Amino acid sequence: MPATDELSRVFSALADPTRRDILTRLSHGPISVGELAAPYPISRPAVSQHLGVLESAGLVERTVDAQWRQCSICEEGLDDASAWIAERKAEWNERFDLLEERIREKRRQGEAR
Amino acid sequence: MPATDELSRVFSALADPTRRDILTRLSHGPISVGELAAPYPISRPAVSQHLGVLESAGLVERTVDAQWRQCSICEEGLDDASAWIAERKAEWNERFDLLEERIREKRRQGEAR
DNA sequence: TCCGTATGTAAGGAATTGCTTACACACTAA
DNA sequence: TTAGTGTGTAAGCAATTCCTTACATACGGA
Repeated sequence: MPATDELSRVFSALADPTRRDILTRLSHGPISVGELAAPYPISRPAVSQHLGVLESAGLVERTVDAQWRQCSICEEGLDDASAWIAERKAEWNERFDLLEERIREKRRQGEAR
Repeated sequence: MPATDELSRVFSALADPTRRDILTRLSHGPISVGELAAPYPISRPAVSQHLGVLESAGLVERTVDAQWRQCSICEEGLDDASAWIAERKAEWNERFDLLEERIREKRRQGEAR
C-alpha cells in the first residue's frame, strides 16, 4: 500500500502496535524522542522513523528545542479516520435495523395467517 | 508490518482505498465478488485477495452460494478500532481541556495582579 | 458428460516497510 | 576548540504487500 491519500496514511500509521503505543503514551503529555524510545526493544533510529510515519500522517508533531525534539499529538489528526469509521458503523447499523424490521414484518405476517 | 494482532490487522485492512471502497459499497447490502470487482481497474484475483484481507481482519464475510460468494459486512468488525480511536480522542480532549484550564487559570492570575 | 461461469490459489515480480548500523548535524559545556 | 549528547538521515537487507497471469476447483445446464 503506497498510502498516497490522507486517510490511507492515517490508517496505515495506526496499523502498527509500536506506533499506537507511542500515540497512547503521548496522550499523557509531550515527551522527547529519547524518553519515547527508551521502553522499546528497537533502536532509536527505528523509533525516529516511526515518528516520521506518524508525523506525515498528521498524528504527531515534533517541535525543535535545542538538540531535543518534543513530541506531541496533533489533536485533530484522528478526526477523518474517526469520521470514516463512524459513517460506516452508522450505515451498517441502519442496514441491520432495516433487516430486523423486515424480519419483524415477516413474523407479523406469519402470525396474521 | 506483519499485522499479528487483531487491531493491527483491522487498521492495516483499512489502509487501502480499494478496501475502504469495498466496505462502503457493502454497506448498502451484500453482493457477489463479481459485482464487487466490476468497477475496479484491477484484476478479479486482486479483488479476491483484498477480500481475503478484509475477511481475516473480521470486517467481511463470504458465504458460499453454489459457485457464487455473497460478500457481506461483519457488523461488529469495526468495534475495536472504533473504541481505540475513541479512547485516544477522549484522552487528547481531556488533555487539551486541562491545557486550556491552565491557560485560563494563568489569565485569571494575571488579571488578579 | 462436457462446457461455461464464478471464484480461489499459486507463482512471481516490483515497490514498500521495518529494522539495523554507520554517519551527519546541531547544540551545550568544559 | 573539543568532546559529549540528542536526534535525523543514508544505505542495505529481509519480509511483506499488491499486483499480474496461469491454473485449479466447484457448480449448473445442455
